[in-house]
Amino acid sequence: MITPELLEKYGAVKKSFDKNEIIFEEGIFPSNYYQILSGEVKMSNYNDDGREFIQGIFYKNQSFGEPPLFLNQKYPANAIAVEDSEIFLLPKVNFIKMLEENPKISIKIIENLAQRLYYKSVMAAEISTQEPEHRVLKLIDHGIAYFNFQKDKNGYLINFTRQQIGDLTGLRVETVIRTIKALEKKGELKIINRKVYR
Amino acid sequence: MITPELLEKYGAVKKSFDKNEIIFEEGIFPSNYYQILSGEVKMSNYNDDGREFIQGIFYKNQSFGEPPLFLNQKYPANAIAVEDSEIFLLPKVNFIKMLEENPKISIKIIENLAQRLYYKSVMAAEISTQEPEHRVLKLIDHGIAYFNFQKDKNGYLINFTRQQIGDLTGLRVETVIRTIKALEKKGELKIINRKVYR
DNA sequence: CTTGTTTTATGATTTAAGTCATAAAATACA
DNA sequence: TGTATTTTATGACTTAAATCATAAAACAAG
Repeated sequence: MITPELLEKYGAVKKSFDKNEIIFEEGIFPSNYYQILSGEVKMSNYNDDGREFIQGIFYKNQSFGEPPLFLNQKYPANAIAVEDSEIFLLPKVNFIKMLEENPKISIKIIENLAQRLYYKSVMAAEISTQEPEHRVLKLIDHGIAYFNFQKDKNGYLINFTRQQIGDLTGLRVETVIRTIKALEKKGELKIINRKVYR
Repeated sequence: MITPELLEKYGAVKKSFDKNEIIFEEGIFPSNYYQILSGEVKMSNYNDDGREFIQGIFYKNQSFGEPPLFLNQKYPANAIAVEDSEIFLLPKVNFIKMLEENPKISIKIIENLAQRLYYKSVMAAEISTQEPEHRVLKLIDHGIAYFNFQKDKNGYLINFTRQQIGDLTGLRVETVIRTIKALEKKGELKIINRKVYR
């Protein structure tokens, strides 16, 4: 997260996106650095028959879409507002200038990329070798540490829909629903009027 | 890739690893920066029943295992020498000092992490939504761009075993063998005495 | 408040990839 | 050079998750 003051000093502008509005699309070349001021954004892919895979979900103060910006490559996925969102856009040249003039920002960027790489490593191994219950629990436990799940008397509220869990783990909704029920039966999590707690 | 001179200036030491020797293990805390001088290294996970998932394969001049080093987190996977290898080890404190004193290195690190994140994004979407033929072709095409595949009169030689392709794509050997045959039949690749070309 | 949409839910059925068994060819190695 | 191990290969069979169908509950929007 880069402070709004610094972003604005280098010419970042605020832009509003409606719920479900596309922020950028797979296949286009990046021209901005994006950082969320408010709202929620997902990055995802759609395969040929419309099946979605969610690469990640991002919240307030988080940035997204940097890798292709640094590599001059096309975006490998779409960015879509999950809620009405306000986002800082900083043009690439200004962003690079900011990095050059503020070496400490580089360290922040590195830590951020490292964190995302870590998540992807863990989930990649899960998705390709583990069974549904393991995958879902791993996602949830990661979410408790890194997404903004709130804790109350029932435990952490997992505020993902079953569909989202499926799209993040490579499972179908029905499988997620059945898996969550099985995990409840085993005492790994609680379902209180359809909401999932851990 | 950081030049050997700079690495040595900050106290990096060369270490030899035999084929199949473990360089570091999942679950331990990082204490070094690793960069390959010669040889080949894989990072991989093993699930409960011994099934392997290869996170990535690294060659001469490439570094690996940085994310947990920056995050002070445990390694999420094992690093193993695929061939006899010589590797530079630079202790963490020296590495951090080197970064602070050489801001341009940060940019290189960022680009490297960005590249790996890009690969993981692409493969994650493949593994969770695409069928075997699509997955295998994507891996191969990525490999042509980023692994050291050599081109000859038959095309690019894909110097991965069927098992490795399986462990990189989350498929079983038999499935990979059948998939490669199907792809050959469709003219997507060639098999010349058991070697795969594209 | 009513209506339309999304989310959760469950049962029956299908299927693609995994598993198991077995073996030949190639390669490593001692 | 001979033996052991790894890699590629194929057929038969099993199975876990996907698919399909259908619906109730919850939520959102006008």
